[in-house]
Amino acid sequence: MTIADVAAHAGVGAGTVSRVLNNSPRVSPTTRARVLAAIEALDYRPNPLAQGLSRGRCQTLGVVVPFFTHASAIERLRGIVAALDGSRYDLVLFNVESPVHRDEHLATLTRRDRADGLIVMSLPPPPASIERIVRAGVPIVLVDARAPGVPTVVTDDVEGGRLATRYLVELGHERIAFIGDDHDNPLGFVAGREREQGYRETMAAAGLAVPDGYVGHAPHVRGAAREVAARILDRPDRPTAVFASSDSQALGVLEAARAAGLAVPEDLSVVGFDDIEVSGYAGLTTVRQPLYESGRLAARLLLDVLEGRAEPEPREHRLELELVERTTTSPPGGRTSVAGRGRAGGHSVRDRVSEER
Amino acid sequence: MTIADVAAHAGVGAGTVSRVLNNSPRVSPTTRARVLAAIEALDYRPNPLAQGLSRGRCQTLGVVVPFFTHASAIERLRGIVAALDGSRYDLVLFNVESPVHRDEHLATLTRRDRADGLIVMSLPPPPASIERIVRAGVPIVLVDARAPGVPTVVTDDVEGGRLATRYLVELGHERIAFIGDDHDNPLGFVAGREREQGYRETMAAAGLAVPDGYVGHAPHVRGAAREVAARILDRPDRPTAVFASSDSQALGVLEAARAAGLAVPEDLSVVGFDDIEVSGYAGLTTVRQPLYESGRLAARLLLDVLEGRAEPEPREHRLELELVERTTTSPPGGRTSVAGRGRAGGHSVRDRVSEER
DNA sequence: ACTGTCAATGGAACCGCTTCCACGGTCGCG
DNA sequence: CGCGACCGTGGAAGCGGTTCCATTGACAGT
Repeated sequence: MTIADVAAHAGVGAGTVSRVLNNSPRVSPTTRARVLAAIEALDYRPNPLAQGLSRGRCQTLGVVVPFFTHASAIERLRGIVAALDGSRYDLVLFNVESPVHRDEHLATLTRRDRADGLIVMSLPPPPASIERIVRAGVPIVLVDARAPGVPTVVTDDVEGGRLATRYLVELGHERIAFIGDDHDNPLGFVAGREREQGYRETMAAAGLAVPDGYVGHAPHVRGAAREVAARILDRPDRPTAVFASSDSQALGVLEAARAAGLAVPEDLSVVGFDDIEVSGYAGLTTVRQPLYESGRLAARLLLDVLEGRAEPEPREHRLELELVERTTTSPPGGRTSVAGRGRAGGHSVRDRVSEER
Repeated sequence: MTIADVAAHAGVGAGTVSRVLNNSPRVSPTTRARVLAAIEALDYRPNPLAQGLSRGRCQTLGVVVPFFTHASAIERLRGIVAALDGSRYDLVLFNVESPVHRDEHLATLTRRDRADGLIVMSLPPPPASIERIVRAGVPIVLVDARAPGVPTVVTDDVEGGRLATRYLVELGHERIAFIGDDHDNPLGFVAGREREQGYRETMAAAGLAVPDGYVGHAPHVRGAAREVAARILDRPDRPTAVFASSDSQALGVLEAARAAGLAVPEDLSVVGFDDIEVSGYAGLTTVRQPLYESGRLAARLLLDVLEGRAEPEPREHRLELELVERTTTSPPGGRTSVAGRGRAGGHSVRDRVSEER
């Protein structure tokens, strides 16, 4: 079933069939009808490979995502899928687990023949890669990562760290610990570090001490965070609150608290970051970042460029953070009065049940 | 950067470069070295579109997944990604939200030029589609769906329904309700119906009545299940246990119970199905199906065929179900003795914390 | 020394589509 | 009525690979 078959069946040339397929105006209505009939009769579909080769693009969007296993990545991907739905672009997934992996994928994606556009998540690509991709004319959008000269969709992670910490401070906590990502993670994620910076700034501004050992680092998984948290909770000057730089880690803290026989929030308040799906069930107070929305926006930006509705603009699109207050936080010692709650509520939002997924 | 450039640079013909690229033995070591040097020097990478067109395949695996938004689909996708990692196949995602959607995608996937192999999830494809795909020589594996003549990866959903119901019966429950999917869902999922069948069989075998209205149907989302559950819990002959045909729905039941002021498990036991990630946090007793593993197995089967390690065999690969006992179940009226627990434990597994994701 | 064989290689044909170019036929206009 | 413009169309070239086929040269056998 090739274009030649259709042409023969319709008694026209191959070029004409192609013009019909591509909605060229340079075809008479009569001919167009004949060709369409032939297409219908033969159940013909153009070969996307041949189209791609000939046109120099492939109707495909590449999504480079580190740790496809992370809940936040999934949430973003959902947004991307939603945005792509109805467009004529396919979605190709590139999972990245190591720097080698990353460089390999980015290298193959340097040209228009693998993907017409790129969304890179959480991963600051090496400047050299960026430069090659941009020079090759492949539009790219970074999500949750920054690089000069390319459009990005980000949140202000430092501010997020401040938001969470300030909330705990206003609740009356003074001994506030932090658990975050390792600083020297091989793929160069910076969100954890920035959230930590916000924490440190706020603590300093409030005149609160951050003793040695109040800041723990662990890989971005629950189990590791639990162990680090267990150590912190075992200190003589046990904190009354912990801010974890991701919800996964916060859940690890909750487990550690349970294991240590601590009541949450009476003995220990816990704040997370991200607001992944689980957090609602766990009743976790957290800094919500619009994960789904970030994916959707990135995909839209890319589609706008690909479909000629916009120029690529190296803008930073900043999405807002929002503190969601649930049941893992209270003033130290537990909720004492309704008034206490109102006070801290100034910057926050009560949980609205997220519905229908 | 084309093969001709490399050929010129190495002082050989294009055919020779191609042979080097494809590890043909028909190249002298000297020439091979020169070509490799040229490839290195020019940082040449073959155009996958051209390769695909020429070879008639495209190094791509298509995954057709209904409701990418469902937790169970994600879990399976994780398994697929893991299995594909290291292979030279890219993963293209086709999200399906409606029958039209489905037929459209399946139609374009009928040929080797879009995907070399297909994994279809939870979706019984129309027999005509299957036939066309098979005839076109595109290997296909169904996950969580059956069709004659193609390999499938499934679980025994009827047995799963029995497992959950029997567990409740053995705990001493007599008024057991069921909440499942709508029977006439447009995409033709059957798992919900089969689980219901297992439920009904077991109830009948135990001589227990299933009053009208004890069986509720709702779309596969939490909110809908909550409402249906609320109605059931409002009955004068309120059940002491509910078996929900998915964890998402079970979580809806838990919400309804909370809203009705019922204590779980004292006033109401709840069992789900799937064991998605959230369930561990929610403490939900559930029938675990190996979601991740099912994706991985499907991808492996496909790769084995594509890489010539196996013949396509229309076998049904059945994965085992397992009851995971957590904290949403107890004998009616609440846990009364340790002995009571041991009795029901025969078919089940205590929760092992699922770690490190 | 001559010939048959075979390994190494260059080059053409082909994969199926898009697009450019050229050509015939209308049509409008002077 | 004649000429140029332009529309509709067929066909060829090209996209960048793979693969087949033919050619060349080395080598072995007689």
